[in-house]
Amino acid sequence: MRPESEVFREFLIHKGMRSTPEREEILAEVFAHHDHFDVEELIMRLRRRGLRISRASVYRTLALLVESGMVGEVYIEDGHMHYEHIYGHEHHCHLRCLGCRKLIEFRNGSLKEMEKRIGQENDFEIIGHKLEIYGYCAACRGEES
Amino acid sequence: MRPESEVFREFLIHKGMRSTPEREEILAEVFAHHDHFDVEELIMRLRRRGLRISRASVYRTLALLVESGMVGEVYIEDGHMHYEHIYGHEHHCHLRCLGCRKLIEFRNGSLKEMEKRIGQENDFEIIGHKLEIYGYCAACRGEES
DNA sequence: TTGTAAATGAGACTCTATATCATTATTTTA
DNA sequence: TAAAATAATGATATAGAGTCTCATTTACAA
Repeated sequence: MRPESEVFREFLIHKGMRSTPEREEILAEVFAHHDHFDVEELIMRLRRRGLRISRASVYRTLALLVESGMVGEVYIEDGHMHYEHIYGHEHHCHLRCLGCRKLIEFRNGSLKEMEKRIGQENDFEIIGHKLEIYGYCAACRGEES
Repeated sequence: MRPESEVFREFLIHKGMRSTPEREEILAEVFAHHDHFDVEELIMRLRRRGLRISRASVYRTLALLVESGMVGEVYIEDGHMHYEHIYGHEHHCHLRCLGCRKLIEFRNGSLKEMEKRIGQENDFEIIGHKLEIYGYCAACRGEES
C-alpha cells in the first residue's frame, strides 16, 4: 500500500494545488490515531507537537482529505462534525442508538458486491460508503419497558 | 398502516410526554411533502398555513420524531441538518458526489437480511438504516481529466 | 374545576464553520 | 537564481445553526 502522504500529494497535484508543510502535518496527525476526532481535538494534538496551524487551514485541509476519500465524515450528533481516517484501514459501519445516541462500531465486509452493482446502475465511481444502522441498544430497551 | 399521528401520540405517551397541537401540526407538515427539508423550510411552510410555532418547538419536536424513528436526519453538506420522513415510505439510500457534493437518491431493497443479522449479533433492535455511498458522479469524472 | 407538571415562545447566547484579506510561501519563468 | 505570478496561510470578523432560559400558557389527572 502506498503511503498516505504520497497519495494525498498526488491528489493535490491532480487538482492543481500545492503540497505544503501544514497539509503534510495535518495529514500525518489525522493518520496517527485511530479514533473519531473533531477539529478541536485535531488542533490540540497538533499544538502538543509544537505546531501552530490555524483553524482555517485545518478546516481547509480536512475538506480536501474528505474530497480525496482518505478521510470520512461522521456526524456524531453532538452538534458538530467528527472525522475518521479511512485510507488503508479496514472499513467499519456504525450502529446508532436512538435512545442514548451512543455510536457502536462494527465490521461489515458484505457490501462490496452491492456497491459495485449500484455504481454501475448509477454511472457513479464509488470510493466508499457509510452505513449507519439505527435502533435501540440493549440498555435503552431495558429502560423503556 | 396506522396513521402517523396515532403512532407519534403513542410514542409520546410511552415517554410520559403530552400530545399538543404544536406537535401535531409539525408532524402533519413533515409528512405533507416528500423532499428533504431543513428547519427553516419547515417553519416557512407552517407560517404559510398560518401557524406561528416557535423555532424552539420545531427543533424539539423534530428531535422527538427522529428518536421515534419516524423521521431521519440527512446531513446534506451545506452546513446544517436536513430531514426526511421515513414512516410509511419506501426506503431509499443516497449517493454523494465528493466533487460537487450533489446527493442522488436511489432505491435499494437488498439490505434487509444483512440488517437482521447485524441486529442479532449486536443485541440491537433495528429500526432502520442510512446508507450513503460516496464517490464521483459522471460530470465530475469528466471535468477531472 | 383546580392543581401541577409539562410545553411553548421570545430572544439571548453559544459555538461551529466560513469568509476576508493582508502576509507569507511556493512554483514558474526568464 | 532572481523576479514575477500564483497559491496558501493565519488572524480575525462574520454568519448562522442550534441550544438555553425563564416567564407564560397549556394539557392532563384527580
